[in-house]
Order: sequence, then C-alpha cells, then structure tokens
Amino acid sequence: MPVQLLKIIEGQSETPLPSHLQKEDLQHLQEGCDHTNKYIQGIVTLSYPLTKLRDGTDFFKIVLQESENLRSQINSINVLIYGKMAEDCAKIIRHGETLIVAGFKVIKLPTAREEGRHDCHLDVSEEGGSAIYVSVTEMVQIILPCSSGNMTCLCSVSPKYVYTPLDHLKDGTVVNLYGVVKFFKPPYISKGTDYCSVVTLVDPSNVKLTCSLFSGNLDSLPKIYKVGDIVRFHRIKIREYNGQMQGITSGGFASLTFDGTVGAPVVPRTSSKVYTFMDEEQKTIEELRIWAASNISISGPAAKLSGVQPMLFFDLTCQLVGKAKVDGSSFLLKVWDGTKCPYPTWKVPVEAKDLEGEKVLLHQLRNLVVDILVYDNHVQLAESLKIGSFLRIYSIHTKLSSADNEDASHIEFHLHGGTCYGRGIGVLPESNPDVKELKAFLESVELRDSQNIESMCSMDVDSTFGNVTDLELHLQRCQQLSVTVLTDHQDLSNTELKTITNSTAPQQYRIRAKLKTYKPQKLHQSVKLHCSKCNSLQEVPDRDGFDIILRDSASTAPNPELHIASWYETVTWTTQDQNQRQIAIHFVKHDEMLQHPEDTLLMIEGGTLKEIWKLTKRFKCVIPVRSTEDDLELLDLSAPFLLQGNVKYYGCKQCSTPKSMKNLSSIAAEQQPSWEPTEIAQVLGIELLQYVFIMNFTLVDETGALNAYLFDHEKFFQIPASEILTNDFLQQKMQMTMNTLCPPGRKLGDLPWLECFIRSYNVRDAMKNQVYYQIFDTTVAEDVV
DNA sequence: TTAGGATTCG
Repeated sequence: MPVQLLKIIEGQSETPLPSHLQKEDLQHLQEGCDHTNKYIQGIVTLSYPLTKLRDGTDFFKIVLQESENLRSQINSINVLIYGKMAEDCAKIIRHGETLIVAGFKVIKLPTAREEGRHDCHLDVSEEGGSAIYVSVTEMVQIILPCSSGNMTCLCSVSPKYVYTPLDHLKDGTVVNLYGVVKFFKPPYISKGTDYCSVVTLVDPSNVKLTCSLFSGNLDSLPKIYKVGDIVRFHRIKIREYNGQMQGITSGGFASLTFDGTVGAPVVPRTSSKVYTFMDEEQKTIEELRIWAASNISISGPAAKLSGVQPMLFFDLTCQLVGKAKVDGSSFLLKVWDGTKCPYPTWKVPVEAKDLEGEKVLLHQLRNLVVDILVYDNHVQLAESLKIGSFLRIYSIHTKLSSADNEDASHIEFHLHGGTCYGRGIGVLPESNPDVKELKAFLESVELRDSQNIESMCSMDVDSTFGNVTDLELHLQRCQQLSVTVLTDHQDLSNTELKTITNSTAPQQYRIRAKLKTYKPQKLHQSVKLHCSKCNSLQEVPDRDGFDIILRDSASTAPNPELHIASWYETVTWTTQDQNQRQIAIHFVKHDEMLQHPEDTLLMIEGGTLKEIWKLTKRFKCVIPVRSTEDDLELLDLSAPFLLQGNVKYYGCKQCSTPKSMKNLSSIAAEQQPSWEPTEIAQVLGIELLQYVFIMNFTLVDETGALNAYLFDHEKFFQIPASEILTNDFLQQKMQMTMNTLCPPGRKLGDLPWLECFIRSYNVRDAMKNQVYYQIFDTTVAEDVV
C-alpha cells in the first residue's frame, strides 16, 4: 500500500521503514540526482484542497517542513501528489502531522521561490513508485473514534479531533473544546512562576466554563482581545471545583483564537507554527459567530479619550508614547488615542531622567497624551512595554480629584492593583483591525500642524471651563435675546399676540413671546407616529405588544423550503430550552456574497425581543418575518417592520399594502445597498410612519396669550424624534432645553423670550369653526442646545 | 504552584 499510517510512540515508529531507505536533508536535494533509496521527512505545514487536473487526474499539494534543520535557510518544500495517492493523502493528511516521502522525483521549475522554501518540488505518484508514510502519534490516536492499534483499521480512519460541548464536560477528563469568550483576564504575572489568564467561555448549550490557563511562555496563552472572540482549546483538563466544572491547562495544551465578528476573515491567532485547521473547523467558527451575535452581549465601541466620563471604568485602545518609574508600587504610562479628553487631566510628576519616550513627540502631543498610573501587579508588565506599541488597557478607573485646593478639579486615570473585571494590560499586534484603524487616525492627527492642535486645545478648554461670570452673562443673555431663532422670514416684524387672536385665519406671523407653560410635561409623551398619507397620528406601540406578536409568530416553525434562495443565506437552530424554539436568520446577500455585519440586512423568524435587540447592535437592519407556504412575510403592522440601530420603524396599517419580501432583492442588487428605511418601506409596500414631537405651547406677551402647537421631526429641538425614546442622553438634553425655554419656578417677568414663526389655520366641524396656531420655521438657539 | 471572574488606597 503506497500510503501507510505508522504508529509512532515516543518518537519511534512501531513498524520500521524498509531498510534500504535512507534519510535525505532538504539542503542536499538536487534535480537530476538519484533519490531512489532516499526519503524526506517533515511536518505538514500547509495543504491545499484536493483538485483535479485537466485530464481528470486527482492532484493534492502540501508543504512539508523539516522538523530538524529548522534554522537552515531552506527548511520546507512543496510536495505535489498525483492520482490515487492524491485522493488517499487528502483524506488522511492533516496539518502538523509528520510525513515520510520516498520514491519521489525532484523537479525544478523557474517560478519565484518563497522564503525558506526549496526551489525544487517533489513529484509523487503511485505510478512513479512513490510511497508516503504518515505518522500517527499516540496522542492523536487516543482521541480517534477507532482507537484500535490495528494498522488496517487506522488506515481507513482519518485522525480527527473530537470537540466536547460545554454541557458534556466530566471531572478528570482532558478534552478539546470550542467556546465564545464571555469574560477574560488578559495574561498577567501570577503569584507563582507562570503567566496566568482566566477565560470564561460559553457555547450554544448555554453552559459556562471558567478556565485558569497558566504558562511560563506568554505566547502560548490564547490571544484574546475582546469579549466575543472565539477560542479553540486542545487538551484542556476538566476538574470540578465548588460544584462547577473548571478548565485548567494540562500538558500539550494549545489554543487558537478567532475574531468573533460575523463575516470577518477566519484567521486563527496562535503562536504555534503548526496547527490543524480545516474547512469543518471554519464552519464551526462561523456558526459560533452567528450564535454569539444574538446570545452574547458585546460592549459597544470602545471608549475614546474624548468620551471619558469621571467615575467609571473603561477599556482604552491606545499607543504608548512614554513611560516612567514612579515608585515601587506604581508606574506611569503616557498614552494617546488621537482624541482629546474633555476634562483637564492630571500630570503625574516624575523625574525627567526617569521618563522614557521621545521628548519632542511628548511635547508636541502634550495636550492629547494622558497619564495612566498603574499599580502593584501591573507594574512589572508595564515596565516591559515598548514605547510605540499599541495597547488595550482594560478597566481603567477615571477618578475626579476633589477640588479642595485652589486648582481646578481634574480627571485621573488609574489602573488599580488586582485583576478584578479583567483589569490589566494587553499588547495588540499591528495586524489587529482596531490597531489599524487607530494607526490611521493617529497619522491623520499628526499630519495637522502643531499650531492647529494648539488652537484646537485652547479653544476646547475655554469653552468647557468658563468661569462663573461667564455663566451669569450667559443667563442674562438668555433673558434679553431669544432662546429660539427663526430659520426663515427674518425680515418680518413682530406682531402682538392680541392682534393675532383678533385676526382671521389663515395667516403667518412673527412673534416675540414667553413660554408660560407647555404640555405634555412628561416629554416622552410628546412623541407620536404620523402618517403623511392619511395624516393620522398614533401612539408609539409599547414593547409588550411587540413581544406578544413575536411569541405568536414563533409558534409557526420556519418553512425549510424557504431556506434556499439566491438572494439570502439562511442559518437555523433550535433553542436548548424546553420550548425548543426554532430560529431562522436569513442574511440578504449582495453580489452573491455576505456583507460586513454593519452593512447587512437580515430577516429573522422565531426570534425573541431580546435576540432581535441584540442583532440590531451588530447588523445594519433587522426585519422580523414569518414563513407562509411559499414566501416570507412581514408580521402584523402593530409590530415594527424594520429595526435599525435604536430605531423601530412602523408602517401605517391603513395606507400600507405589504408586498413580497423578494422585493428587497432589488435593493440588494444596487451597487452599494444603503438600506434606507424609506427605500425599504417603499419596496415592501409600507407607508412609513414618521416619529414626531407634538407639543402644546402656551405663549404670552404684554398683550395676551395663545396656544400654539409644535409639530416637529427634528428641526425645532435638533433632536430626532425617532431616537428620543431609546436614548437617555437625548431625553436629558431635551429636558434641559425645555428648562431653558421655560425655567421651572420662575416668575413670568424672569422667563426668557422666544422668537417664533406661527401660522393660523381654521378647523371646521359641524358645530363651529375654530382657529389653531402652529409653530414652524423656528429652532432652539445654538447656545441653548 | 499559580487561580478559582464579580472594580476603586494610591
């Protein structure tokens, strides 16, 4: 048999090779020499998929690396296998395995040589009298489904790793597993002799496993950069601790780490040059990514220095520009991320001689660099960091220093001792996508001349930290000038309110008045949905209604016939709970390809409120659907027909005529699908409802009073009505605006002036004619918002 | 051996 499996125990083959064969070094291999009795031994570092040549011959290409002369200039060679042997080898050869090739032909082709690779290749085929011996080590054999020592049996079974789901772990076993990182502590120096990293994994069985990983070599611990990363552990030992399973490194532990983002390239991060990784494993990663997308909470985009708030913990991705010894238990890191912290930041006093880093750069960037003081166990790691490297510092504490001295208060950055909440420092490689983005940004900042930075910084400080006198002036200004401004018709002169109420409608006026009161006082109640076609107004449905509709639609199982379509790709799974709920997600393709999550529109069947909400965090658009016999369709229009970011989009029940979901494919076929809600609504036959603020302002001047309506999408408050319900910050901002327009507890004389444009109009019913007033072409003044 | 997730002295 030309392809044989050899059982190798402790480096020795159980079955000896034919005695006439002698080992040859790659270095001594030459075209034209006689290699009849020679063999080449090496590790498979690369293999290509089995293909067929034009004449129908099977063809399989691998790269073999000499395990011994690794340091020599030439340590690997291409091996081209033809015919039946190609087919056999493709079945059983895996990365990392040791291979012996005998009876080969040495061929030299005038192609560009790769570094370290021999400029000849080996031609191998049964017809050419070649033989290949694949070694199966004892370790691999243990986990073979068929662990018999019988060679013939082994020959028919490809060595394969078995992965244990997290709900099937047993005390005292050594297993291989996959998991999504739910929590991690970046490697730190333990109290023993090794580095330690603690990692908590979850998988679709919804069971958690916390692993304590130790290694004297930092590189052999998994390279996890964020929650949501996916890991593959080989040979991790399972033990029971406090009634729960825990993982711990054992001999031969190895790991691969993958970006957990759906659609990102499946490239393992590993220190190991040799690892097995095949199509099947790629599929596992992709499935886990999709599962994680709706089951793992990923913290939002990492904080920037420009977005820090006092009294919180955050992770910072940054570049190290300086470092200095402070004392025995603390160490200073000077870092920047290209943005400016909105608060004055503290500068830790250090001796100039202790400061490491480029002085000129530190001076140029002095307004953008912040000092981070790291303590205790982090000191040793911090000392070893290289200036210029990219870091992610986890769980930095921002502390507002008490302003009990004369200095203005400032913000301090501490990395406290200990590793709670994953507190620590990680070095990111330049290949990391976040680092690439940061680098590009830092370069753009450096390009601006330093004068620009100077003026930008001083301006920021002045506007953020005005003194008390400024504040008083600001208040006075509010009382004299208008807190609202007209966006048009400035040439008109003011009309007194009494004149307006005594005139006939319809007319338009410019007024100067004070806001005595407004309704509703609970501002969130001012948000309604408006149909521009039938002019109807309705309340924004609450989440309970949506939940009921989702539960109702989840009782219909997804129709498998709809899972194969040219314009989307479907993924399905069943929940592990007692309900055994079936979920199907249809990812709409563009140019027959899946897009990046942030550009992707997906349709989901069987999802819960929470799952849908999580998907909206990752994907551009989410449309809840259900299966019919021959198509997908929208749910009841009391539910949002589209979710994008924080916004739920609704359709008018009266004016919409839902069309087939297939119409979405016309948008998907556009050159760059923008997935605008208006466009989606249009192709789906939905009359899109607009979010509006509806308020009633009671306006007064010296002559009288009138009630005017405000009907505003975004222009008046400069806040989109669509986002106010889901954004606390915007709600606060709107409340503050109203407090400026109509300060609570103030006498009429002390209220600020509003300049508004209003129109009067008639509303007639059977009984009488009534005049209404509406505010328009008016906005809140820039210094009020 | 080390850690065994679950913030803050500085």
